[in-house]
Order: sequence, then C-alpha cells, then structure tokens
Amino acid sequence: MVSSHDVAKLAGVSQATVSRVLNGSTLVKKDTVEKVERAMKELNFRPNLIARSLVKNKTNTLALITEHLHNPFYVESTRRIVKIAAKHGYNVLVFFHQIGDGTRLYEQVLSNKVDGIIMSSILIDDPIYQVLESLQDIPYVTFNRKHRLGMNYVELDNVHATSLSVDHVVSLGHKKIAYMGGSLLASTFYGRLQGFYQAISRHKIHIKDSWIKMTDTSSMSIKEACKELIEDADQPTAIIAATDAIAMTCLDYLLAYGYRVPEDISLTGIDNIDITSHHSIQLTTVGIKLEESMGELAIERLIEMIEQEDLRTSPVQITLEPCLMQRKTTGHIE
Amino acid sequence: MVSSHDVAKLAGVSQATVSRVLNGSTLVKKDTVEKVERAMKELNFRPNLIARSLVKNKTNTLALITEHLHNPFYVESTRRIVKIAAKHGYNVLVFFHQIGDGTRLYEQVLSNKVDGIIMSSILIDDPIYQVLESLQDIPYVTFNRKHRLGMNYVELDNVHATSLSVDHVVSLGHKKIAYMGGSLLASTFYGRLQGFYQAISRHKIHIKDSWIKMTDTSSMSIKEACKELIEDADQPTAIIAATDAIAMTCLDYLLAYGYRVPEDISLTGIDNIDITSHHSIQLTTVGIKLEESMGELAIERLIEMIEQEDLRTSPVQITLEPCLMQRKTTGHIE
DNA sequence: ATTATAATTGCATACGTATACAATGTGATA
DNA sequence: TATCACATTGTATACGTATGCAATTATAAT
Repeated sequence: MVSSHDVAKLAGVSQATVSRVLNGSTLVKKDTVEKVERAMKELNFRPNLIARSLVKNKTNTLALITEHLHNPFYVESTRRIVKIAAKHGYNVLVFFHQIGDGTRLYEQVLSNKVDGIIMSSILIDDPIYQVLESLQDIPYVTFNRKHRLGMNYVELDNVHATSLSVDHVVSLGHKKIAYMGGSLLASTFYGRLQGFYQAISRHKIHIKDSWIKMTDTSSMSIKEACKELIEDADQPTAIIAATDAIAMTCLDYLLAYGYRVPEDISLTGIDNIDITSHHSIQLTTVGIKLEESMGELAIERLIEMIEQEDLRTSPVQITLEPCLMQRKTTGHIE
Repeated sequence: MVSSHDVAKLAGVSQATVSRVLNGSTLVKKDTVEKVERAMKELNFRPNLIARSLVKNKTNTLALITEHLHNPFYVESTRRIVKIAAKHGYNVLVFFHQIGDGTRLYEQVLSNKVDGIIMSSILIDDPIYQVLESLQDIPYVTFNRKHRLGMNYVELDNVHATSLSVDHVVSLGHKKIAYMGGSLLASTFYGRLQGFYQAISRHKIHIKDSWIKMTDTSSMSIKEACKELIEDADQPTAIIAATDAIAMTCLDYLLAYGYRVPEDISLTGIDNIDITSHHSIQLTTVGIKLEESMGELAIERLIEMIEQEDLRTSPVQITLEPCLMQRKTTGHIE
C-alpha cells in the first residue's frame, strides 16, 4: 500500500509536507505543492482515512441504527439520512436492530468510534439509555421513537395521531372500531394506543377488548390478527392501524379474502409513507405537516451537535403535529 | 478515552497482555485474564476498532454502492446485504451513487479502506472499471448490473426477461406493444431493450418508434412518457416496463387518469419486487427462480473472496434465469 | 537440587497520518 | 553586510492496538 512516506520520498520532501499538501495547508510553497501532487498522481496515492481517524479522533462516519427495512417508513428515513449525511461529508454505517440484541449492537457501534448515532430503534425503557448518557463525547439522537427518560428525539405526537384517525372514522359513522398495533415497548405504539383509547372514550363508544390487536409487526402476525377480526361474530367496521406498514398488510389480507375497502371495512394507517398515495392504494393515513421528515430533522440536528459542541448542552426535543391525509380506504358506514 | 494502556495499568500488566486477552489468546494465564477483564469492566473499556484496523489492515467493513432507494428493488437488496454482512461480522457503509459522480465516490470508498465493495450502480462502460481492476487487494462484485468488460457480477438474463414479457402479452393477443425503460448506459436497460426487440421481431410484429420510451427513471419522466403513450393516436394496448419500479409509476399514472388495468391497457414489469404481489397491485412481472436474490448471492461471493484469497483468481460471473410471474395487470385483448 | 522445557509476560516496534516545535531558507531593511 | 521577520520545511512524536522476539516464571524431568 502506497503511503504518504512513499510520496514524500518520490517528491523529495518530508512526510510532514505531504500531509500539509493533503490538507491544503497554505504554508507550503507553490512548486512544492506541485511536486507533491505530481508524485501522488504518479503513485496513485490514496490517503488512508483509517490512519487519519486515529490521529484526529474523528471518523466522519455516523451510525444509523434502524429497524429492518421491511417497513417503508424506515426505508424513506434511511434514504434521506444517508443523502443528507453525504451532503455534509459523513459516511453512514447502517445497522439493523434485532429485538433481543440488548446492548451488544451498541457496544459494536461505539467501538467503531462513529462521530454520532442516529437511531429509531429504541425501546421506551431501553437499557441503552444509560450507556448513551454516559458518553459525553458522542452525540446521538432518536427519531420516530423516544425513550421515557428524555434524550434527544424527534417524534410525532403519537397520541394525537391516532386521535385524528378515530375522529375521522367516527365522523363517517363508524362505531365498531378496531385497533391494530405493535409492542408497547416502543413509544410509538404506546402513544398511538393511548390516543386510540382517549378518542374512543371521548366519543363515548363501546369497544370490545378483542378488537384491540397487538402484533409483532410481522406479516404473519398481522394477518393472524386480521383473521380474528374478520371472524369475530361482532365484526368491526373500521380498523385503525398504528402504522402504514401494518395497514398495508391488512389491506392485502382483506382484499385477498374478498373484502372491499372501504365498502366492507374502513382502514387507516399512520406515517404517510410514499406508497400510500399510489392510485392502487389510496390509503387514508396521518402524516406530518412539514416538508421534512423526522429522519431529516434528526440527522440535521445530529450534525449540528457534532460540529458545534456548544449546542450539546440543550437537548433536541421535537414533537411534530400530525395531520390527517384522507384518501380512499375510509368511507361512510352503510 | 480509555485505552488498553489504562486497562493494563489498572490490572498491573503490560498493554500487550491486555491485547492478548482482548483477542482471546490462549497463552494468557487464567487469573491474569480475570484480572484484566475486571479492569476492563471497571474502566468501561471499549477497544478502538479504528486503531485495530490500522494495524491489521482489515476494517471488517464493506461498501455498498447503490442507486438511491426510490426503487424498491434496491431497498430489498440493501436489506438483505446488510443482514448477511452483519451475520458474517461485517459492517456496511452505504453510498448512493449519483449520475455524474464519476470516480469521486469510488476514491472516497477506497480511502475508507473497506474490505470489499458490492455495487449495483455501475454503467456498462464505466471508467471505474480501470480503477477497480487496478486494485489487486480489494475484492468487489456487482449485482444486477454489469460492466461490458467482465468483472465479477451477478445478473439476470435481461434479454430473456423482456422476451418472456413480450411472449406473454403476445399470447394474450396484444400486437401494439410499448416499451418503457431507462438509460442504455446500464446493462439492465440495454439487455432488456434488446430482448424486447428480439421478441418483437421473432413474433413478426410491427412496432412504432414512438412506443419505445426512454426515461431517466424519475417519476416525472415516467409519467411524461405515459402521457405520450396514452395520447398517441395509435395507442398501444400493452406496456412492457423494464422494471417494476417503472411499472408501478405507470400504474399510478394510468389509474389516476381513469384507465383500467388490464382492461384498457396491460402492463408488465421486471424484478418481482415485494409490493408487486400485494393484492392491491398484482403486477405481472418477471423474477428469478431462486429463493436467494442477486444481492444475496453477490454479498456471499464477496465475503468468500475476502476470506479465501485463493478464490479471487476465478471471476464470479453468474447470470440467472428469469421466469414469468403472471398476475392481474395483463389480460386478453378485447 | 539442577536442569530442561513449557507457559506467561513484557519490550519494542509497526501501522499511516497530523501537528507542535525546531530548523532552515528567503527577502527586506538599515 | 548584518539583522530581523517571515515563509517554508523537517524532526519527532502521538493516536491505540497487535505481534515478533526476548525475558521471565512456572512446571516437569532428572
């Protein structure tokens, strides 16, 4: 491997000078710069960023810890995060969090000496909180989900989000309303279920316990829950899915079994992922009002925190207002 | 930052011994191991992988260079690649290739001293070929697309793929068949257009030049092409889209303008991305026969190449057989 | 008890770059 | 010409870990 020493030798200067040229230092004579650059080209020299990182204690690398990309919501965040990071000169290491990973994954991330961590995959009482808080040096931010004890986060007002969905289907005349969500260990599902209950009780509607479905967000688990709802003697007329990804799977199942949406059953999601606006889908959902997504807001804050140490004192705590995107999967009760 | 030296001092041993414990060396006495491990825990020591990489000349990191994740095909590959890489102990740096980036992105990747490169984003005459071939040390493999001059690749038999689509719509009675693809600088689009022409001429069908649409795969560009096809005085009855992503956008456009698919117009894609089997979509497409995807095959080969140097002599050149997945977006001509 | 052998450990150095500091060269000024 | 300021370059070292080799200690064999 050709190093700056090789370049130095060929150019007839010291390695320090090569390093200065590499970093665009102004205190190198013009023709020395040229000499060095010629040598670099001749040897096809590429600076070793690993070595540079070791010295500067800066890797220009961020860690993104996300759910697997089955949920398009996380795909869209990932896309935007990588893009914005690149624009600011940061590479992104992508990690998928698996339930049951514990802090192993985080240890690995921290060993990699990333400059910052952005994550969606955190549980409401995640023990990783302690680890992250104990690092004064490395900024982190969560998006979508948050930890009970605070931290830096960008989230949706989850309670309000489901509330909007329920208000909407109630306004269409629905009274038998089901909810389908995921593990309450995630702040999103926790808040969304809470919002559901609040709205239901505000409207003074009676809900059967069996209409509240908790899934593990796997396709199988969602379809199983759908099956149970459909086979319920007292079938609900509307399903409030806690995420678009869940709603999409419900929709698939319902159509597969000959149900019409919304004629037979109304369906709503949350997140406003891209595919929901497709004319084959037209899913009624709840999104945020901003142009920017949570992932974008989060990564921008993170980079600010990395580059301006004084910003790290005040935590980033952003809760975004939801708004209903009414489309074609919800209709009046007949 | 707490280093192995700090641990050594606390444990009353040398840094070398700490390093040996770290690497599970068998030649350290049991109680020394315990002493060191206690010290590590007490200091909350995390080995610096950057420093380790510098010494071992191995980063345990792979670079994935892919298209932006608007195309679900690349999302699915990315998901699988990251997962398999993690299983083998590799981190993945994700880079999005932008047209016009030239070799700048690759220089950056190479500076990062990754252990291997997996990429879909390569053009058929990409100058990056020279750069990659000149590195004897770092293995690489492309998937989906390939370079004209060989290299290591895992691809679909693109010519055959469009051929299957055309055969299918012809068998349904279609004679006015349009094609919609992307830049011929990508081997995929090149092969798929070729396959289209071959099948058309095999069936002795006459095609209007204006039915061959070249897009830049952006949503806008695809919709513009759709518009032109629809407004053509001699409207085609079937559209062969070169990718599912293109087909999905076509479908969106057609439905938005009141066309029924397949009653008014038949539509096919290629890639068999997950969403195509959704009951709201049911897109007829062409996929591969295997359980494993191209991305998976490619990453597995890449890791083999990294870990077994002797494998690097014979290139990985895999071309997979396509098969038709008939669904509901194609129908008999009326 | 003495030696031979094996098991542990420490010392010194390398990886490739950046940078504080020292050293040298350059030109201007008196 | 001597002096000084400034521009340019080189020397030495640090970053944190791994590892070849030498040194030490423990164990076994005589």
